[in-house]
Amino acid sequence: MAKFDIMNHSFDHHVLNSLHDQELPVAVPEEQRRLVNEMDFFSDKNPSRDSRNVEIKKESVQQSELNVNTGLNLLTTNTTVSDKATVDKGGSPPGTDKRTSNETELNRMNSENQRLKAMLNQVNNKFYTLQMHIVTLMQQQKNPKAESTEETKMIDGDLEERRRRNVLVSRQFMDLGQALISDKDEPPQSSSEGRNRDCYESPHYREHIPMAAFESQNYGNCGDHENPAFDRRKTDCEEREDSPREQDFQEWTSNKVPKLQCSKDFDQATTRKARVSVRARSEATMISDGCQWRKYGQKKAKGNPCPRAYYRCTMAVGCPVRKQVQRCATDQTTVITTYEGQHNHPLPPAAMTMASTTSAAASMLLSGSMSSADGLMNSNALARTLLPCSPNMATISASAPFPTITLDLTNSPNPSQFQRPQSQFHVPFPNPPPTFASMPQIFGQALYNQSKSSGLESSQEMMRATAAITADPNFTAALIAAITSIIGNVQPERNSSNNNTIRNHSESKMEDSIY
DNA sequence: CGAATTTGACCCGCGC
DNA sequence: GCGCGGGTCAAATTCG
Repeated sequence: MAKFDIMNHSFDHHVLNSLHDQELPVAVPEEQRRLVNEMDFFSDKNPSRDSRNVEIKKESVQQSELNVNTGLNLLTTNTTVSDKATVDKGGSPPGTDKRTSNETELNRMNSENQRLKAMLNQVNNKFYTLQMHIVTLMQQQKNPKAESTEETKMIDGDLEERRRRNVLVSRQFMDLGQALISDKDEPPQSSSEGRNRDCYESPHYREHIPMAAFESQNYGNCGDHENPAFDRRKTDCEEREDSPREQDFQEWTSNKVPKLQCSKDFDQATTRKARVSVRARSEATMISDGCQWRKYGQKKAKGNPCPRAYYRCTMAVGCPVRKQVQRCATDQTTVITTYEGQHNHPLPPAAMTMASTTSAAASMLLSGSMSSADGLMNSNALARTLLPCSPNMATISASAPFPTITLDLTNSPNPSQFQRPQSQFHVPFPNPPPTFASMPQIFGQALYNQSKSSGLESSQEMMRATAAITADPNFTAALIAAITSIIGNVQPERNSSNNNTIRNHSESKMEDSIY
């Protein structure tokens, strides 16, 4: 039952309580958990009484509840001082004997008090451990393949064993989409890809990479060998082992990357599956996102007079992140930047903001689109949940091989948006909940424009606020939870009368999501 | 002179 | 099978 709560992503006190049920010796009702958790022994309902009496009374109640609900047969009886005095009336002579008796009783109460305190401490310790367990599970959800070092330090022995069992169960849910894809296409790994994965498994990187990056990798690391480039590279590696190109590629992917422990399950190349496309108005050739990029190619794409530039991240050797920058064909003041992959290195704050958000978007997209046969439908709900930003718009093309989410950061509705192919997924968003309102407003120039137009004096403020939100490990988890819950309920919206349209998978190409 | 960019060539997937 | 288009490579060129 607790596990089902976890699997339903009800990461609230119900889950904690459920886990309480799991870990505590016996089930403890809600009221008592509150008692235990809050340790409300000193309620001020009877302020006139002296504190010692109140404490004893409370402990008596507590003891009674513990006896009833835990089945523990503690040494003390369910009596108070006054009760005991009533009992004493019968046989004890007045005077010193009675005082001695009371003192003995007080001593006994005190010792019992200590024992109860110890017990409560123990229960609270367990509660704390379970809380950490929950956090661990949530992190496992983000990165089920990689066990964090802190976690390993924190939990040992028996709890470790129980945790593994829980993780196994929760992974069944968390990896839903992943499993679907993995079952579908899991070609043999090339050696170079395996080496590339090393950097992700590095404890060092795990300590520094933004949470969202790993989280995204979890959802995107399943069998992404559909990328033609990677396919081609793999073929190259297999077919001409000694060619200069192969050597260069191996150098790029392995020699310069620190060799660390490798997990076969972890495919870094697969992180390039999802794409996050950002539309923003900018005079510059490309928007500033805090990362360092090196241009490695330029191509004129069909249907657009403006050439498309290809960049790869140069902040770390072997970083798989690439981006394409192209001006919109119909509105050349709009720059379309498409990100692909996850950084495998620490990022500066500005870049981390971008990376976290794109990672979150990518992971949402993948987890949403892959966890059901009707990925497009899910993505529709996903888009509404992920980017309910007004007046911005988000477009999702969840089609294979590159599901792409497009964040439209152009302030005013761009006429070109309405000239997209009719089959394009196009989701206009209502007014956002305040929590998510700032999320897409983080991208360089676009952010600046947004902050100006929305009256915000400092884009730095917004950047910081967004960073705070996106850097919060709970942020992505909350998004996943919300989206997952919606995905379960979403109904197909085919041929709806507004801008929501569906396109055939075979018709979908990357340019559709860009233009 | 090293790093970054440019640009033509090449490879591959996909549609016809 | 062929052609087209996207993506990448790498030699040549430019820049700091």
